[in-house]
Amino acid sequence: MSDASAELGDSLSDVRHRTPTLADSEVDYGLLNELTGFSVKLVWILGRGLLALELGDTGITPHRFSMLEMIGSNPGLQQTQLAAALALSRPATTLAVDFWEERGCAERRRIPGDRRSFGVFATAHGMQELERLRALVRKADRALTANLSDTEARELHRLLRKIHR
Amino acid sequence: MSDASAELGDSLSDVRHRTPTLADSEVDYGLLNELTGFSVKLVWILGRGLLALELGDTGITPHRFSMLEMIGSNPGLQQTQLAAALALSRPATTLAVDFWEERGCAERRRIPGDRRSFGVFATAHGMQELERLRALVRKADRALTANLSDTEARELHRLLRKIHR
DNA sequence: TATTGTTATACTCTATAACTATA
DNA sequence: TATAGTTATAGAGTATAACAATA
Repeated sequence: MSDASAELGDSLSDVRHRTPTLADSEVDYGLLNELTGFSVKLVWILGRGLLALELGDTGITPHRFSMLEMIGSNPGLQQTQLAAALALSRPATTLAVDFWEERGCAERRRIPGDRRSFGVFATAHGMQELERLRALVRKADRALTANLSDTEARELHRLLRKIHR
Repeated sequence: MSDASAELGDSLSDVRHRTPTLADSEVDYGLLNELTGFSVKLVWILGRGLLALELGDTGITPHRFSMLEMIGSNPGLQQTQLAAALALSRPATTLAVDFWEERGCAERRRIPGDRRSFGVFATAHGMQELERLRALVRKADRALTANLSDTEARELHRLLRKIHR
């Protein structure tokens, strides 16, 4: 196990154990073994676990982090735009914005000229919190590719982006 | 759009549209743009969508397919072992086996010598159904990597496996 | 009549705990 | 007392539909 993941200690082993490994198992995964999509799923589960480990039991989920990151990186976006960017329904977006507003990290501001909608902004405290979380998220992301060389990790990211962009 | 995905017609565009593309969007994804884990998530969503498209509105989910594949590839496995292999709780496993048993694709057989547990087997009909589904699943998996060359697709799979195995 | 956002509601998925039957 | 499986229940997350305010 490499440095980045070793930092996480035993908990990482726990996460890795909870993921079907396909390797040293006595069962035959059949076609699943040959599917890129199945590997994507396993890596996604692993990544989510590693990130959850970093974020701890704070109520801050990977998904909620994404919301704060979008708010921080796009000051004044309307909720409808946030919903579209994160492929969420508007009710789900309302709840996610509520979460950060309740914690003093985001605020809704009236948009002059259209009293139906709000712009969503990060507060100063929200930006601090975002910086703190970014460090954790980067760490979890490095742990995810800890088995790979730097070149391999970059190539992986390139190939994934080629699929989804 | 390449051949494999073009076969899926408009529905694929729908799936791709429901995925945040990161590319031709006016919003700034900030750190998310740099995270392998975020790309993994997007590709996972895309793959699940492509597969759901192939499986149609039959109640057969990617997850349930995995269960039938495991049953078909490992005749006689106990439910506890199925649960471990797919990282499921035992109640969730019970329901998934129920699903296939109700459709005549799987059956529980008493294990001589331990009347607490069952071996789970695919029926002849279940194996037929599995073959039919495998073709659909392969097709969806090819569509997922349709933007990649064969070499790139193989490299992607290799790198993903290096992470999770 | 359409749009933004919220609230109400329901559905899916999953897990934990309690229960039955074996061992 | 422990284990395999099932049932009961609850929680998280999501979506659709209905609603209020505004355009």
